[in-house]
Amino acid sequence: MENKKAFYITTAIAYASGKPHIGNVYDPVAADAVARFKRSQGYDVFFCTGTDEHGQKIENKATAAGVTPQQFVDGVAGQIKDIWDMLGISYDHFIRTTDSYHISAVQKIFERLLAQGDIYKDKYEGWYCEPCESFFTDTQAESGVCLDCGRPLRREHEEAYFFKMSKYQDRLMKYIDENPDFIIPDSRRKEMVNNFLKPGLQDLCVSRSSFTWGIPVLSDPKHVTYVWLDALTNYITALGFDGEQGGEKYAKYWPADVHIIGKDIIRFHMIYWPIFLMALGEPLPKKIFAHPWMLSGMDKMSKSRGNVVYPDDLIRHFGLDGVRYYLLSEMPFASDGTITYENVILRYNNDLANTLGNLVARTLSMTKKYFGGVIPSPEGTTEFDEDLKATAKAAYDGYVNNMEEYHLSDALDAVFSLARRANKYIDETAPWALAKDEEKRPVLATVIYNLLECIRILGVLLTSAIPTSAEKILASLGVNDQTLESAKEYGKLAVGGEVGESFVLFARIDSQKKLAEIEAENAAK
RNA sequence: CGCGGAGUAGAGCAGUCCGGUAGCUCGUCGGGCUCAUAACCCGGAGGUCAUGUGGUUCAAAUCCCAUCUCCGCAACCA
Repeated sequence: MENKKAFYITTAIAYASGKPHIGNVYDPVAADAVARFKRSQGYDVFFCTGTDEHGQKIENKATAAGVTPQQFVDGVAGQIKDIWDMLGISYDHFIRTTDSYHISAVQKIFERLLAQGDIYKDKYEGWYCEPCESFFTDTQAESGVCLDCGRPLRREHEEAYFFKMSKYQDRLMKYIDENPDFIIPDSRRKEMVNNFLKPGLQDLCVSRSSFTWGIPVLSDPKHVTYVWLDALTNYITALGFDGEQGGEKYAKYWPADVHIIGKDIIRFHMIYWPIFLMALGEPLPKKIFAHPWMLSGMDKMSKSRGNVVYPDDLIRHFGLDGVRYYLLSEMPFASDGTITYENVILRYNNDLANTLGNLVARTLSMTKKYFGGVIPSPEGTTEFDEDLKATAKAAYDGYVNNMEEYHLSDALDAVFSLARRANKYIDETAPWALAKDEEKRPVLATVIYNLLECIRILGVLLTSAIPTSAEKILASLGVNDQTLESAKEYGKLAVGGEVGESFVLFARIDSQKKLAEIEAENAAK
């Protein structure tokens, strides 16, 4: 048997402090599309996602809710997992930083780094809010008051462990120079290099003693491991790295092919994470894709602005694939995307209902009407065939090339260009006119065959973005092969097979009615 | 002068690396078709490609320079 090439892809783990909004969900959806794409290419994909469950904020929220931190994160992690499932995220492993294997691995890692002198004890100084028990940095504390409660801050310090970042700085610089594609988009790399690496790295605080909800430091239990050493290591502990070594899975999948993250946590992935790995003597990830944010209207989504859009609400209104399609098609590669209900409806109606769904419906309907639902043998030709085939080829190439570069919306657009071309082909060839002339029957057969074949290719190319609908399309054609390879070659659809009845893939949405419905719902909240 | 990115039709974007008819989607106006989900197809209008009567060139959205505007980053909230 062939030995399939491994592909390890991760999302950032979601902070389990509350229910994720639509902006938080681009990360897993984008990663899922890539994971499905790589699977369709025949890779042995391991797709990991999960939750980050420690820290002061969670401890405070749990206290406020009158539950233990563990109870609190159990609830939120469940919620996050439910939403991931609702979105069809095809993860292979869901890691929680409260999982016991993760905890013990992090503890071992901490001790190792301490023993080899990369971690040392010092004082952490910052602006402290007594009631909230929280530290703030100079930039955060500019106003002089606590960001949570608004009370005045005072200068405070506590004992803490630090990681010697400077020790690895040159090695990291060299790695980044030698691997310019390590982080995409490129502008992000420059930001990090110029703002952090060139001026010289400061050491990173890796423990805290002002709160307790974290992974205890074995040799000094009044300290808990502080965020990044805990959170980032999930990428290897999820594969079974126990702090000393990994098992079979680790050997197979590490280093990661890509970490999909939001642009807000680039620094941690491009600087701290590689340095931790260097200190552990483990290989560095191959690529980091830092995607932009999905904004609500023109603003960042936040509860105080009252513009938060939740994925489960969206799914209820627009379906799973409607939401996935919107996120993937509307987010540019390097600049922020926006989401409004109006735009979701526009994209849904224009692309999914009118262009794609209607194409499928009219093609199946004609197959039924003119050929009794049997895939006809293409025995004639029209002057439009070659252009249609060329478009199918271009759609395939455009899809694959853009997906490889993580240009997800461009990849989708390339696919839809085939759907648009196929709709045009119907008008050009006017099958209803051909059907009136018995002599034209071979030509009619060709037209219908070509349309069905285009739909098949569309079905295959859409499995990564809108898997449920893609499957419906392929099922209606009686096609099982979803490999990318099967869409590369035109004409693979077998003649003589039976196709299903015409159906509505995406029902058109009445914009006015839907918006009113949503407004009423939000008012009732 | 902190660093980086961006400014292209009413909106959202591609094209810029490798100079040579300004392109896509949506919207809008007009027409066509009837297989189809009031869907689909065609055509029109709409852009001095931020500014500079800048530079290089036979030729600049594309390369160089200056200016203006917007956005991101500038160290431990994830």
